[in-house]
Amino acid sequence: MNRFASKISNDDLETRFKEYLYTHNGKFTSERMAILKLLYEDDEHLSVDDILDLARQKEIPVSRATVYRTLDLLVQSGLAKKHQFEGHETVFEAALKEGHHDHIVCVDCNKITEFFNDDLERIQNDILAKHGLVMVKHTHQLYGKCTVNNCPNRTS
Amino acid sequence: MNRFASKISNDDLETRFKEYLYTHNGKFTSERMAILKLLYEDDEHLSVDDILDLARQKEIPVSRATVYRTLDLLVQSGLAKKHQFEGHETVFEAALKEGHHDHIVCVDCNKITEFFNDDLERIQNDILAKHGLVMVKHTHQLYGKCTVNNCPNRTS
DNA sequence: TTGGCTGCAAATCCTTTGCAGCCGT
DNA sequence: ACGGCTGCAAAGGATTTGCAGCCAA
Repeated sequence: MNRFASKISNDDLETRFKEYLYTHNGKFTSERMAILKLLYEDDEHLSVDDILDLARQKEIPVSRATVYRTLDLLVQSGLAKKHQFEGHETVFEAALKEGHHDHIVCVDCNKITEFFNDDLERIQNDILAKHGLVMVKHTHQLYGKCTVNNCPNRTS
Repeated sequence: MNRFASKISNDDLETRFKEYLYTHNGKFTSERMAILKLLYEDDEHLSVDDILDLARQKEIPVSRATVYRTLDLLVQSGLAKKHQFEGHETVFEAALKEGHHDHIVCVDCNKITEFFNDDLERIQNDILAKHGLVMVKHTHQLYGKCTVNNCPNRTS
């Protein structure tokens, strides 16, 4: 069993998004699809401003309000994830690119690294179960400091 | 070895705070101490408005700006922790009351519960070490949904 | 005395919203 | 054609900041 979902094509994305929109009384527009694509074309965590910049670069006209509104939709539909790392602006990430992961934030260089650990996931579920709940989601960030002068996150 | 620190007295608090202020060119004022005390008198997670309300109730005059400025100081000094749970306003918590813990947020009733797990802590350190970092801090929240109609968090 | 505090109000930053016209269905 | 979108600009909410007077050290 591979925890990584297979890479998703633009067609798949579009199909999924249309499905969601159809079942939620929403309309499929060029602006919405453009934002979704930008998110999946990029491997980074994008802020609202990043998305606006990218759109401008590609000469895709879209307003800030629409970016906000669309990102909300994408998060609700499960196509995007929203992260608020301390000391960072709010960022969004493609949700279907690969399997679940959490984040390490280097407090020296601010770089964000991803990690995944089976045991961690299992324990979290156990803890919630003991409290009579089932996991909806979790947020888990490790803030670390370099042990050497040249921050490994900076060069890795 | 007990993971819970012993309860801290107001005198201890004051001493610690003064130490921090002294080494950071800060002044010990009645407003600052009042806010620190409010935080440690209360077992809840307090928002800025909560603190302002409590101060008003006790007829301790303090402005919103000072509350913000003081909370920053307290967080920097390690006397307070700041939490931003999704769907909640930003809240602050006394840091020296008991040992480290993380939080469960019930998405049904919004109640916040605390948890601690040794394995979880150990694994997190291991993960960071593998990346060449040492833990500065971490944020870890589990968002759960009730498995029964009457939310156990609501009544517990 | 001096530099750091405080309160106040204004300023900022991020995000949301009302509205008029546009467009997917 | 209808109802949901979009852009714009204004509104909102949370937090920060400039400033004049105050106060701890």
